Amino acid sequence: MSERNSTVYCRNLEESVKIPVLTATLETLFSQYGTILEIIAKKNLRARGQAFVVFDSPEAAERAIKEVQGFNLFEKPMVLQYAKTKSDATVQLESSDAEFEAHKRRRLAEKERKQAHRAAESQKHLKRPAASGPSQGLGPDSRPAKKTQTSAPSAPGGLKSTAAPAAPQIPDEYLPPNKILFLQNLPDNATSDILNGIFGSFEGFKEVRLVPGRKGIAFVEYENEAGAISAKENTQGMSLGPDGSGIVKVTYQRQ
DNA sequence: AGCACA
Repeated sequence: MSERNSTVYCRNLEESVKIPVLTATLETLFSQYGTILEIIAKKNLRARGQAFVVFDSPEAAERAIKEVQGFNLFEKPMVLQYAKTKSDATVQLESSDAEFEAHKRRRLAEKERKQAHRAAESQKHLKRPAASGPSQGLGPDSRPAKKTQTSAPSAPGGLKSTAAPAAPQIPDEYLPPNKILFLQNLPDNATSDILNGIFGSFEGFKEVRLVPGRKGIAFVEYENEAGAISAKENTQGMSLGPDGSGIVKVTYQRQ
């Protein structure tokens, strides 16, 4: 059972209804139970048939759930619950700007973690493991490709390949957390002293390792994953160069 | 079933 929350999570919504129509309908339906801050509904595969109705108070959400539960909307009975987590709009309403920013950072980090998890899961199903060379390979900034391929492509030159096609490598951004961070795009002035100063203040710090002969990259190891996660969250996109230059890319080490 | 917020 989810906890009381100002946001009502709606599911079992008719998926063929266009998003603007759906949100407008939910708005009229739910506005009798309190002030609505916003309604979030999306149409992608994972999110369709669901919506988040953000009220200005948990009491309003509670009334809405009680009264509207099972209501037939577009011929389908709605299933209502409290949302699992607070909506951004709720935190923005109830907390300071700083807390709001922190909330978003945490939420985005968590979102990234889930994406990484999904990416790793779908990798597993393509049983051939990705070739893991010594290089970290600067991955593209795109999402990992969905595997929509149903038939194996024939090998060129009429050669019958017995091997499955190589699984696409997960982009850096989606690598699952581990205790070692991989830093890229370090400016030349980022000496090991500076890096120790920055990364050394997070829980469980062990060491920074520069790579001889490789400019711009380094590894930072922590005692455990939690330390690495918190360091990453707090240093992601940090600028180490003069006036905002040298935006450091922080990802988990490819394992 | 599915928990998002470009």
